[in-house]
Amino acid sequence: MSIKPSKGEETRALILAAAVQHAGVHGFDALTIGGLAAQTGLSKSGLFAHFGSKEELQIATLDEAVRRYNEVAFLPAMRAPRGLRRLKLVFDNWLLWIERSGLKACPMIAANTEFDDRPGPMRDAVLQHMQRMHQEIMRGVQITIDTGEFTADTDPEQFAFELFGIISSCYRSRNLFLDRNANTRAQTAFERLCAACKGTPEPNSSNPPQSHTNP
Amino acid sequence: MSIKPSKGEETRALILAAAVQHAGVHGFDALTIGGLAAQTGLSKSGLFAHFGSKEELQIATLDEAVRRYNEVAFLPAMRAPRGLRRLKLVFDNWLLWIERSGLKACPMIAANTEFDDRPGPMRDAVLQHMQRMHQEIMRGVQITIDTGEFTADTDPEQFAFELFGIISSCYRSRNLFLDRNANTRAQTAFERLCAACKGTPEPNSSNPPQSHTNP
DNA sequence: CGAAAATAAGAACGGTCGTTCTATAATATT
DNA sequence: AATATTATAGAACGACCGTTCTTATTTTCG
Repeated sequence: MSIKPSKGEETRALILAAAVQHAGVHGFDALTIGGLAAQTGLSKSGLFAHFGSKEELQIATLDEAVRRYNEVAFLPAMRAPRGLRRLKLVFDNWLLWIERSGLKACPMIAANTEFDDRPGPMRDAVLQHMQRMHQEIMRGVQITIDTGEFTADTDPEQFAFELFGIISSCYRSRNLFLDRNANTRAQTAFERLCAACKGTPEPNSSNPPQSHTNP
Repeated sequence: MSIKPSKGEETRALILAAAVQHAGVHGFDALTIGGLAAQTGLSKSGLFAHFGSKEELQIATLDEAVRRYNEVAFLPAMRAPRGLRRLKLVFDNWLLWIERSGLKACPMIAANTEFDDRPGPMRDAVLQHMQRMHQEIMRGVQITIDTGEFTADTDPEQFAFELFGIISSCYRSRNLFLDRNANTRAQTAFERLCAACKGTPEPNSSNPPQSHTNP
C-alpha cells in the first residue's frame, strides 16, 4: 500500500515529528530552524532546504498535525454507524487524540489562538483546517437529525459552536488546571448538549449519565 | 480618589497599554523590549529599567490585562442584584470587554494557551488569575442556587467548565471565523446552560429565547 | 533653591534568529 | 557503473534579541 519513501521524505517526516511536538507546547512562532536542526541531528541549512522558509515550515507542521488528527481520531470514528454513535465517537476520539499521538499539547489549538488575529498564510491555513473540522461536525449533526436521534429543529452550527467550546475548556482544564476529571466533565457537557437536541427532558449537570463505555 | 501618579508610573502605564494590546494579538513571547521602546518613544534601556527583565514585563502585562478586565467587566457586573441576573451580567460583560477596552484580542486567552504547558513564573501567574476567575464563577453559581433560581443539584464547577468553553468558542468564532453572530451563539449557549440548571424543560438549540434585554 | 533620588539615554556585549551561498556527500536514474 | 539529481554540511551575513554598564537628564522633596 505505502510506496517507498525517498530519503528526503524520510528525514522530512522526522523533522515534522519533532516540529509538531514542539509547536504544540511552545507555539509555531517558537519553531526555530536551529533548534529543530539540533534536535534532529541535521545542520541548519540542511534542514532549511526542506522547506525554503520558516513560514513554509510552520504550515507544513500544521498540515502534519491535522493529518495525524485525521489518522488517529477522525477517520477511525467515521467507521462507526451513522448518527449519534458516530458523533459521539468523533467527540471521544477528539478528546483522546493528544495522548494517543504521544503529544503533550494540541498544535491545532495552539495555531488557532496564535494566528487568528494575524493575517497571512498561516492564518489562512488555520482557518481552512478549522472550517473543515467545523463542517464535519455539522455534517455529523445533520446525519443524526436524519436518523431521527436529534429533533428536526436542531441547529448544526450551534451544536458545532458548543462542541468546540467543550473541547477548548477540556484542554484548559487538563493543561492549565491539571484537572484529572477534565475528560469526564467534557463527557458530561457533551451528554447534556445532546440531550437538548433529543427533545427528551435531560438530566442536570450534577447528574451525569452512568458509564459511557459501550456494552 | 486617585493619588498623584509619579512620572515613572505614568510612562509605565503607557508601556503596559501598548504591551497589553500587542500581547493580545501577537502573544506574550512576541513582546520585545525594542519593539515596545520604539512604539512608546523610549530607548530600549529606558524601557527595560521599568521591569528588570522580559519575564517581569510579561507578568506585569498580564496583571494589567486582568486589572482592566476587572475594571470594565467583572466589578461592574458585581453591582447587579445577587443571583442569576448578576451571573448573566458577568457573562455578558465578559463577552463585551474586549471591544469595550479597545483591544483586538484577549490577552488572558493568549496567555492561557501560550503558557499552560510551560512551567515557570508566567504559568504560575496565568494559573492564579484563571483559578480566581473560575472561583468567581462558581461563587456566582452557588449564589444563584441559594436564591433558588438554580436547582440544588447544580454543579458549580461543571457550570464554570462549560461557561469557559462558551467564551472560548465565542472568541474563536469572532476572531478566526469572523462570525458576526458569535455573541448571539454564545448567548444561546448560555441560556441553554442555565435552563438545564433551572429544572424546567429548556428549549432546543435552534429555539433561542426571545430577547435578553431586560424590561 | 539645591541636594538626593528617580528616570531615561546611549553604547556595547554575546547570542540567536532566518537566510544565502558554495561545496560535498548520498541517492536515484539510465 | 556512470551520470544526473537530490540531500546535507559548513561558513558567513545582517538583523534583532535581552541584558549590562556608564552617563546624563529630569523629577521629587526638604
